[in-house]
Formats: sequence, structure tokens, C-alpha cells
Amino acid sequence: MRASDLELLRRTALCRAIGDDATNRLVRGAFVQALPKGATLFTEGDEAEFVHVLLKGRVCLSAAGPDGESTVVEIFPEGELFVVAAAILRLPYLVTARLATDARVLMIPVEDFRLALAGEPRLAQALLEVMARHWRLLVTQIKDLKLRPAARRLAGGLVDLADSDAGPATVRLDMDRKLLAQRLGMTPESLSRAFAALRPLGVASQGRTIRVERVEALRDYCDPARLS
Amino acid sequence: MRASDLELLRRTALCRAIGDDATNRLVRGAFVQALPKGATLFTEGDEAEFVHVLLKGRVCLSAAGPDGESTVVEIFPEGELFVVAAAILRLPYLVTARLATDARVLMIPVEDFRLALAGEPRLAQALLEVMARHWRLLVTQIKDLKLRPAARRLAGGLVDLADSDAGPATVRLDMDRKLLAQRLGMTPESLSRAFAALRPLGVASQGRTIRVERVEALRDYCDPARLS
DNA sequence: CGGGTCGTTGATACGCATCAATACATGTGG
DNA sequence: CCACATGTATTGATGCGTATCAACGACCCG
Repeated sequence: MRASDLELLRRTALCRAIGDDATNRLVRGAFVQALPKGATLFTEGDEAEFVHVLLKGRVCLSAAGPDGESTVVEIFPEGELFVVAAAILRLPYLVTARLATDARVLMIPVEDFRLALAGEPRLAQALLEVMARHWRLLVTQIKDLKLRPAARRLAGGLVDLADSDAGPATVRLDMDRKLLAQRLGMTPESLSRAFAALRPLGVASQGRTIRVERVEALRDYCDPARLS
Repeated sequence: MRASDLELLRRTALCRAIGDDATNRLVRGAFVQALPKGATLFTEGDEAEFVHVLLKGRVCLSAAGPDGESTVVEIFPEGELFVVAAAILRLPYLVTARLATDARVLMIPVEDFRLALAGEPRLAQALLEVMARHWRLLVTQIKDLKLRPAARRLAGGLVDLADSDAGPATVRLDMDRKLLAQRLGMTPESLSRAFAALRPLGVASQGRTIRVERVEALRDYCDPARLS
């Protein structure tokens, strides 16, 4: 493993929580793969062989429907660990992981992972925090899908992507629009119309650069009382 | 705490995993409340004061939308622990918990919970399994919402509720149809039509008793390749 | 400069929500 | 135990939101 990879690894929330020693033991049998955008890490229905840590890039967890269509369940940024549930329960993956960008991925063999889990109490605790955060991501998404129309969901998504939480912001999408549309539970065409609907609120989208005049306005439009 | 409550508690997946001693330490400062259907355990936005264990009954985690409408994010049966995420992260609840039936609820003060978590490695490991299962519930729900129309979602829901996984089955709903509809992301009217759509597949619904001729037929209709 | 992909926009169709009216079950008090 | 009252499911008519299909324009890359 490269020094730069180790540096990225140490910056992840998990490794900061468990400390350097535990990190070293956890990744003793692990290795890093540099993979191109579009590469598949695993497929729905597979048994977990590795636990993955995204050192660089973005990964997209998607799922296929009965008729061959597919959606995006979640998109994880750098530093995230996935998919813990399948590794812990020894059950087949419910999703397919595909890289949304070129990426560097740390692959921890599941057996190593389970041993570390049994031997390092702090690891289990740190993982609980990771899973708790992920749980909240999904809960928020379910609420959005069930309660909000497309344009509001987009507004919420932009607030999440924006770096600042008030005033003007510039969002650079490091993914296709198609991917964003799937994550938000709509088609690319509807995403386009959703952007059009947000124009009066001060959202200007040119290519993959989006200019937001006032983030508060978006947050308020998505949900005046939004918690997440 | 009553002997019968203790008995129910010991049967939960969590307590079986951590053993009697750890269970006793975990619930030392806890108490049981018998509450009627409709009672609110906590509300969206509240800080977590307790971690709850449902000893008897069903609880419904719901959320409100911008215009006062509300949905059901998940319905938990007896034996479940909730909401771990809010307790661990010390963040406000994203959902409101309301009892779908009369129930007995064990209330563990969060501070006790956090202390137990720090002191009992096996607890953290057992909680990871609980959260992993819950994660998969939500992932499955998101897939259903994004990929399947109402009637298929109902079919999937009935398969989950059915006791057997093949052949004939009788499902007794211990909740309103309105609640089931909200859980499935539709209105009661649409649920009714969804039942009508399943009639040709051998589903007869009379009141809250539902007769399913062949569970396989439903599973297949919902998704020929369903994993969960 | 031409071919291809990707984003936009319009026309139309479909699924589901909504509103409204009717039948049904459930639970209560006589 | 039955009659009644209240809330609960069904069914129909209509409208809204989003998907789908198709055409067009912008951009990228060879």
C-alpha cells in the first residue's frame, strides 16, 4: 500500500475513531486497487468477500428491478466504508457497487474484518457510528421519496452537495446527470424539468457546474423544517 | 420489571446475543411502560432520552412532510430495539414513534445505554447485527419504492407478513389498512385497488384477514429474483 | 468538421392521488 | 342479542405528477 493511500485511509472517520494501531491490524491483509469509472466491485446477490473502503472517488450502490431497469440506492463519497451489513450478516448483497468516478479502493478480506471485529472493541463501536450515519441517510431518502415531489428532492440534494449551508454556493457534480437522477428517484428528463423549476429560486445549471444564489432558499423550499 | 417482561426481553435477538449477565447490566436503570395504541414514544426532532425495546406489540416509525402529511418509514414487530442511530450519534430523531397496537415498551435511559456500550464489547457487536438487519430493511424498501408499482409492493409486503414461504397462508393484519398503505408508500384507496389487482393471483382479503393461495405466486409477481 | 453522446424541451400516456359517494365492518348501548 | 352509530374499506370520476417517446440543440472528441 502506497504512503498516499495510507494517508487517505487515516483521514477516514473510521480510522480516526479506532486509532493507528487498530487501523494497521485491520488492514494487514488488505490491498488497494486503482479502478476506472464504471468498474463493478460486486453484484447484487454475491456473497461478500471484501469490505471496501473508498480512498478516492465516488461509488454508487444500485439495484436492478424485475424488468431490467435499475436505480441508485445511495452514492458514497471518499472515506466511506461499505457494505458492512452484508459482511456482518454473511448474507448476499442487496445492491451492486459500481464506481461513479475513477477511484482507489481498499479491499479488506471479510475474514480479516470479522477477526478484527471480534478482537477490537473500539472497532465495533466505531462501526456502529458509521452504520448509524448510513441508517439516517436511508431514512431521509425514504422520507423524501414518499413525501416530496421531484423538484423538492432535487433542492434537498443540492443542499447536501453544497459546501456552505447559507449564502451563495457553487456545486460541481462529479457524476453524470443520469446518476443523480437515479439517486433522486426520477428520470434524467424529470431532473431537467426539476432544474427548470428551481430556476426562479436562483439555481443556474450549466453543464456540471451549478450556481446557487442562496442555499437557505433551497433548504426552505425542500422543507422548512428539515432536520438532516 | 415483571417476570413476564423479563421473559420477553430474554427472547429478543439482542439479549440472546449478549447473554443474561450483560442484559441485566444493560437494563439496570430501565423500566417498562404499558402503553395504549396510538401513544407517542417520541417525536421527530426530539433528542433521544431513551433507547426503546418493544416487548409486546408493534411500533410505527413515521415522518411528517412539509404540508402536514405523514408517512410510515418502518413498522417494527416485537423484540426490536429502536432507534439506535439517534442514541449513538446524539442527534435529533428523524422519525416519530407511535404505537400501532397496545404495547409494552422497555425504556433504557440513553446514558445507561452509552455506558453499557462502552463497557460491553459484545453489546456493540450484537448491535451491529441489529443495525445491519435494519439497514437491509431500508435498502429493500428504497428499491421497492423506486422500482416497483403499488401492486407489486403489496405482494412483497404480504410475502413478508406471511408465516410460511410457500403454499397457502393466512395473514392477519394487526394494524389498520391505512398504516399498511403508508408503509407501502400509497394511499388506502390505492391499497384497495392493489388488493383488487392481486385477486387473480389468489389473494382474498376480507377485513383484516387475508387469504393467500400460493405464496410463491406472490413472491414471483413481486420479483422473480427477489433476494431479501 | 462530422459523429456521437448528453441535456433540454415538447406531446402524450400511465400510475397514483384526490375527491366523493356508497357499502361494510366494528364496537356500543339498549 | 340486536340495532344502531361510527369509523373503515371499496369503487368510481377526475386531476396531477412523472415516465415515456420523440425531436432538437449543445457540447465533446476523434
